Amino acid sequence: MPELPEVETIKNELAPCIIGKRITDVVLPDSTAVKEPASDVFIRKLKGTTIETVRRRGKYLILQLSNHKFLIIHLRMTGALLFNCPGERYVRAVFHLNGRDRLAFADRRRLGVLRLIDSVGEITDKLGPDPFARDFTAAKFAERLRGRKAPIKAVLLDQHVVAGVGNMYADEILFMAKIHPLRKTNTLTANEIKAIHHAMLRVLRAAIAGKGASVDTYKRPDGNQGTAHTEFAVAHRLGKPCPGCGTLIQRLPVRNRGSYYCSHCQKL
DNA sequence: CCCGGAACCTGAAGGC
DNA sequence: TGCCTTCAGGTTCCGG
Repeated sequence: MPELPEVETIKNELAPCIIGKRITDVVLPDSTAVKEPASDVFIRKLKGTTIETVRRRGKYLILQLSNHKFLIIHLRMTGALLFNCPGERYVRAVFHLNGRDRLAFADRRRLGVLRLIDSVGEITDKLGPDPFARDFTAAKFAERLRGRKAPIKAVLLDQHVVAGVGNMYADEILFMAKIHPLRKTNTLTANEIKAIHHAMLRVLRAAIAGKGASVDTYKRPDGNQGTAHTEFAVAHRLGKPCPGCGTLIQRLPVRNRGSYYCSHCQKL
């Protein structure tokens, strides 16, 4: 499931393949992948434009085009962007570049979204800060948590608070910070918030170094998997020993999301 | 505004 | 073997 480290990896590996290239054709085997504008307009406005920059904000991928529009891609659960990978499955959209290269948007569960918009603010204004933003300090993080009564796990998943953390990295972050996922956010001490902030940056950085976690359908643009999941302490490790103390990892639902944790290292 | 729950989606996995 | 149910989780919507 693409979260910040996966989208960052896709951005890094895709950029050298597509920047400066012209979109010579767009094919939509599943036009419902396009949220806006209408799919025929989407195709018409994309054709002939050149991709100028590729950026990431939270879990969104942002392609800036020569016609001053932005192609926004959200991969949601099972989306992947495959560059010149023969034999892809579940393809919902194909972008032909320079009449030679093929960028395919594959998405088994069909929850991903493509949109073509005039201003990135339409997407980014609603998001909380990116964890790697220069001014995203522990103090700023604490400010954004203030007044929240929900479990910290649920708040970490709220993209209005911080943009980019998803279910599996939230579990890893809380394990590293030794905080129980159901802990009420407004009972966290300043030091505990600092620990979560610090863990967030460490966990996400390590996952980017591992080129993302292939726990489900995540693939890099060349079709290869990432390795970040091999470093997981708790996420998707139900019944396996905690790397810190050996206690068997448990799982409990938080807002209907599976949450993996160590009941010894993360006390409520 | 904040919170929690349901809905969207479909292949995989497990039960019988 | 095969049908059926449940699960996965990022985002959005809705009711309280």
